[in-house]
Amino acid sequence: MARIADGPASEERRRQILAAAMGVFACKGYTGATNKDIAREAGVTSGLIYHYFADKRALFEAVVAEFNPLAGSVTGILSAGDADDIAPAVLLRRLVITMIERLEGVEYLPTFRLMMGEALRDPEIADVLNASSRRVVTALADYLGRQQARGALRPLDPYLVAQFLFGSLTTCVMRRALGNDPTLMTYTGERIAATLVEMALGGLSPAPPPVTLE
Amino acid sequence: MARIADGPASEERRRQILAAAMGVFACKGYTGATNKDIAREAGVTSGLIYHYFADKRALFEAVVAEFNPLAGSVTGILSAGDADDIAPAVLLRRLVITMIERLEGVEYLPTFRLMMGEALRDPEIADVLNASSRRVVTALADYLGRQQARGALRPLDPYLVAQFLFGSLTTCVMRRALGNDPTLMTYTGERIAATLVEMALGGLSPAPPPVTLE
Amino acid sequence: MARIADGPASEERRRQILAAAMGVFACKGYTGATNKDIAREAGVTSGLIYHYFADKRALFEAVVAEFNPLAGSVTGILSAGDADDIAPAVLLRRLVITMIERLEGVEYLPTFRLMMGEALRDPEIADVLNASSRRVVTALADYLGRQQARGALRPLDPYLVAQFLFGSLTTCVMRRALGNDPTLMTYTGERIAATLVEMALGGLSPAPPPVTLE
Amino acid sequence: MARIADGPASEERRRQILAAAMGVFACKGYTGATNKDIAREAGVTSGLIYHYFADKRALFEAVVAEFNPLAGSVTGILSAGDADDIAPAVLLRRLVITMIERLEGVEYLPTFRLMMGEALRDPEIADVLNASSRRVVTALADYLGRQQARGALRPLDPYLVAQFLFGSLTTCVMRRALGNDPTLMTYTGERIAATLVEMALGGLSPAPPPVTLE
DNA sequence: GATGAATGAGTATTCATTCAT
DNA sequence: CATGAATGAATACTCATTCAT
Repeated sequence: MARIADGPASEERRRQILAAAMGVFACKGYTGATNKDIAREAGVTSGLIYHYFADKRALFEAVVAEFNPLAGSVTGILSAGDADDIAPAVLLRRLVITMIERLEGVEYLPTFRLMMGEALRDPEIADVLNASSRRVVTALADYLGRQQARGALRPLDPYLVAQFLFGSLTTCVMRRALGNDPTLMTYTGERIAATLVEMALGGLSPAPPPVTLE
Repeated sequence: MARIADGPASEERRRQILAAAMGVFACKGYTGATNKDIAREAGVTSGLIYHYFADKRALFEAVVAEFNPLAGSVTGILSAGDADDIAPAVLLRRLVITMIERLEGVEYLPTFRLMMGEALRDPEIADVLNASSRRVVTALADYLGRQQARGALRPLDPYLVAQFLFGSLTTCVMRRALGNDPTLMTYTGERIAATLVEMALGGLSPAPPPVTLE
Repeated sequence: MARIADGPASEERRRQILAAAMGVFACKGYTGATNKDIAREAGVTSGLIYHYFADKRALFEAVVAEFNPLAGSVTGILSAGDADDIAPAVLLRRLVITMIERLEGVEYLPTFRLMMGEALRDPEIADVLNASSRRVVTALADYLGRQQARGALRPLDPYLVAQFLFGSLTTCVMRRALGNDPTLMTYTGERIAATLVEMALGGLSPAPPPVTLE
Repeated sequence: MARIADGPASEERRRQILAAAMGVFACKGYTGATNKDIAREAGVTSGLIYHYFADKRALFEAVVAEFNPLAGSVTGILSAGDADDIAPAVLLRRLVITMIERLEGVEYLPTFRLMMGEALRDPEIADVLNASSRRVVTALADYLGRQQARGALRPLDPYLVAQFLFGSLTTCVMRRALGNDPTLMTYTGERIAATLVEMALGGLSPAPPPVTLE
């Protein structure tokens, strides 16, 4: 038998498989997911996968490429027309809250986790994920640089600072996601954002004593 | 035939296998490593592994339990008798540099990577790794709390701040380890440490203008 | 969509596929050649093959039936009007050289090899190839028989002798084609022909001593 | 479960698999034979094959290496102490009959056929088979050379002549094996041998007319 | 304790063939 | 005629695990 009857157009079929693959990979991991699982989930036969993707790896890479939770929102905030005119304290807070929401969103977290895991063992996946991180870090660094130029921030290396902010967040989210740090689970996203921004902007050092005029 | 001659004592044999396993797991990952690989590396036969470990997973968990790169050094610095009397700027810098050195050391990086990867898919591994992270974060938080108490630091939530510092570093190290961010590769460990400490202590906001007495 | 424009007539299309199949089969062998390969080579889709041939095997058999490198030339030489009047030494040499040239021609060798290989495992293919060999052997045997009748050759069983000549050559060519006998590679086709004809006609035994009249 | 109970020694097990493989390969060809077939025939599980052989190819090559029907007998006849003192007519006939018997022996023919088939598509197999042929051709050529030296044969290129004799026979046998040439099937091995030797020694040309003294 | 032969379930991948369009 | 999406059966190979010796 050829096709069931009234199959969807080719491109749609591809996306069907892709979506199923994303789900199964996220649940079972790359190695754990079998082609049969994915085919069943997509409602096709396992052979058909090879009509659209060269092999399991290629399918996975297509899933990775498809996935970019931060791209739109984060860079969107930073490249909005008026971004530079908003006070860093306000904009950074908005940014951090957005990132936490995205990363901890139920639709992204499992996939994010999956990809981190694969990136750690496959350089090609690492490249894709890294490129994604890099876009975010770079966009943030550019913003920081512009604010430094106008004197709104101290001139610390913007790329490193952006990397620190990004890292603070993602590690925090990952450790929450792994769900094993009871202390970390007690905080709300808002609270995390507030503290991070305050630390980042004001530093940990005590404010200089108020100047008292004699 | 049984053993070749007079093998080492039981406990020593166990450690032999453990050491071989750590190496092979680090190189090939958990799934990629076969029991035969490990046995060959350890100079024993694959059957013997089951004499000392229930199964492959148990062997891996024993490897994970064995491993703790930060524990000694980091908590050592923080719990040294005079730690609280050293200026935070000095002590934090020392701490950060130590962490970078440990994490990026050739003997830890592959294993660290391996465990991160496994933790992302196996909660039990995540627990072990998390406990390890937690010890570091908590030790740091305690230190920060004590410094705040004596007025040497601003009273921001010490646990979150500790988590941010830890996350800034580990993410930074991981992205360097994956070796795909050219920008990040241009920095030395010293430079990263200096910037992180300066940001953390002084914040990004410009210093208030020096008070000029009329 | 159906065809791109106005394809060639049906018969021509069939030959297109046949020609492509011959090339692909020769390169990759019967099992190694996929229908997709053949379709691509022919510039059609794999489905269309089944419009012209029942299945892969039928396609292959059509290729085999098409192929007959010796038929024309060899039987041509033997059945030429004046063949019987030419001295066997001359005619045989001409024949042998022609056969070597044909068999070793770049356009036949790979296909010849392919068919030999298939014939060895499929009796149906063997039949086709055998019929082809048989035509050559029989034509040669007939010629030998006629020469014997007129006293130009000794009365050895013509069919067996024809078979020996044919076998000497084909094995020799095959072993050269497989390219692994360095000694055999040093001979030219001419040399091989000369030696074969000389052996066949004069035999290996030393000539009887010249008759000396006292 | 481990082994059934009282398995044979390791080397014996290897030969068990080898023997089963030879049978199955001979029946079904290389591609047609599945590992499961072979395992079943050998009375082991398919996994065990990989304990003894790297893969299917390696198993096949081991079968090929094992197999050498002509080696012992043919070279034995030619290198016997008194071989050079026996009249060529006698020795060649003995040789040819032996070869036919071996090649057409029910235990060799299917395997021989199999290997010819594989050699035609795999150069590595061709090498092995060719080396085997070469040993026979060379041994024969050496013998012919020695007979020429002592004046018992005409000085035709011995290697080519040996190749012709070898080729005459193998092609003849193959065509008989393929079983499709009714004419060829009517001859006995003896008859074939007699004709080949007579042609080879005496040639096809008519004997010079008996010398009639005045 | 130690060996390594033996197991067998499990998986990615291929490809001839079909058929709705 | 022609397409190419869809099928699904078939197969080589892997490897954690067991256990008789």
